[in-house]
Amino acid sequence: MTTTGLSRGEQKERTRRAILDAALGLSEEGGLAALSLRQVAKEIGIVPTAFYRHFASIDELGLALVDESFAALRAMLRDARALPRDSDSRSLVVAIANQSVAALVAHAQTSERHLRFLARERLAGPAAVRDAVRQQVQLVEQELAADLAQLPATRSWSASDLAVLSNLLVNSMLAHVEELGHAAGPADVEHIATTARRQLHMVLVGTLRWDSSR
Amino acid sequence: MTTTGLSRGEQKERTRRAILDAALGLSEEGGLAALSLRQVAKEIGIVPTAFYRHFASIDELGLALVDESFAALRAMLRDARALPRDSDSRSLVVAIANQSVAALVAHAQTSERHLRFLARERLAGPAAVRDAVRQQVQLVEQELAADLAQLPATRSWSASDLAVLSNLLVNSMLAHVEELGHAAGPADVEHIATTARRQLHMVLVGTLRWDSSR
DNA sequence: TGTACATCAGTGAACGCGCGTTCACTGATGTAC
DNA sequence: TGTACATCAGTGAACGCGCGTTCACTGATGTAC
Repeated sequence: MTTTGLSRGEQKERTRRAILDAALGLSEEGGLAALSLRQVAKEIGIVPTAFYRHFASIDELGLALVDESFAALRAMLRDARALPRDSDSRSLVVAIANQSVAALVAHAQTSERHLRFLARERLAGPAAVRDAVRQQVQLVEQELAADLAQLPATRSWSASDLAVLSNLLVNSMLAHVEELGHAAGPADVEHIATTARRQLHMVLVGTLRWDSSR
Repeated sequence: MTTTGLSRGEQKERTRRAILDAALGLSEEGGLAALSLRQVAKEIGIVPTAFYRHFASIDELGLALVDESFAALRAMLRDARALPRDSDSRSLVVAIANQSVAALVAHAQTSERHLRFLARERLAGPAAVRDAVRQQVQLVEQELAADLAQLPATRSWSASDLAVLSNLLVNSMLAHVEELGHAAGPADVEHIATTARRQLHMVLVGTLRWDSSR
């Protein structure tokens, strides 16, 4: 144990963060299910047994990452919702699409690994983590559906159609985050953002003309 | 080695199939990256070393599964494309959506594990497998874009907008396959199919009104 | 302020286990004559 | 058809390695007086 200027609590928190960050990075190659406690320990320079001072198991670490990741996702959605009321865009829908993609790109820079964690572990995670992600994604979809219900264009929509559109948007959003994660440089990011924007324009302009009563 | 009525070649092929099937099933829990050669061998009742008579490594097995899975995906798309020309549906777009979802449900029954394998390993697979899946998905998207370009409604669309819509459709399709994989029973399958159909109606009816020139 | 004691994050040895991979082998299937 | 030999899918022992987990420990930080 080395001497630092930090209090015991501060040092413990610092190690906990290092574990979470290392797990987030290392799980990008093969997923959380293929991650070992010893890899994490080696990465951050602690002895494997020290891991147990912070988490009871890899699964518990995974659930902590699920919590953090959904905080990031919700922060992104909060920004996406924050429409400039004095928007000079040609229509409300276009303004929504632009604002949403702006939030996506901004949060992809700070929370990219967390958001990709969700997309990945939803499909490939250990059962406990996978189920937690699925449950939380469902909640996020419900929240988004409630947002969509506020739009004038969805006045006559059924609840199930709102859910269907919300599901489409959440899935697409996570897919775009994944693409941003493989971006080669700033120019590539801009290209992906442009594509995402155009796709969202397309879907929203199209679907918001949708008549839920058929 | 037991005596069977099979020729050497037939028996070898049978073991190879058993390895592929076992890998497909076992990789559902945690992904291919968390799968071990010994698990596969134990599952099908051969000794671990016998694996090497069929594949040089787990990665090579993974690439074989990628090939099989894309054959399944392409077969599904072929059926989705096979529109009944004398359709009595209210519009061409609705007929397309219905036919596509019918193909999805039909192939989800026979190829469910292969299709879910693609969705999962595209995000969480070992690097070699992940890259192979991504490359093939891109090709499938291009093929679908070429299909979409045949529709009267896309006559004025740009190539990039066709690609954007194609990307949306492929992502959504894989998401629906994933949901079908967790269906509880026949009633649940029907519910998911209904949702998928409605979503596809929504998107196609909406976007095919889209004016690519803005 | 100084001292004596408690706390507890991180250490290091040790364990049994499953891993991928090597190697020489066995014996049923296949083939040449 | 029968015999002698070749092929090769599957066997089983062995290896060194990384795994999760246990346990008693160390020594800096924190606290009571």
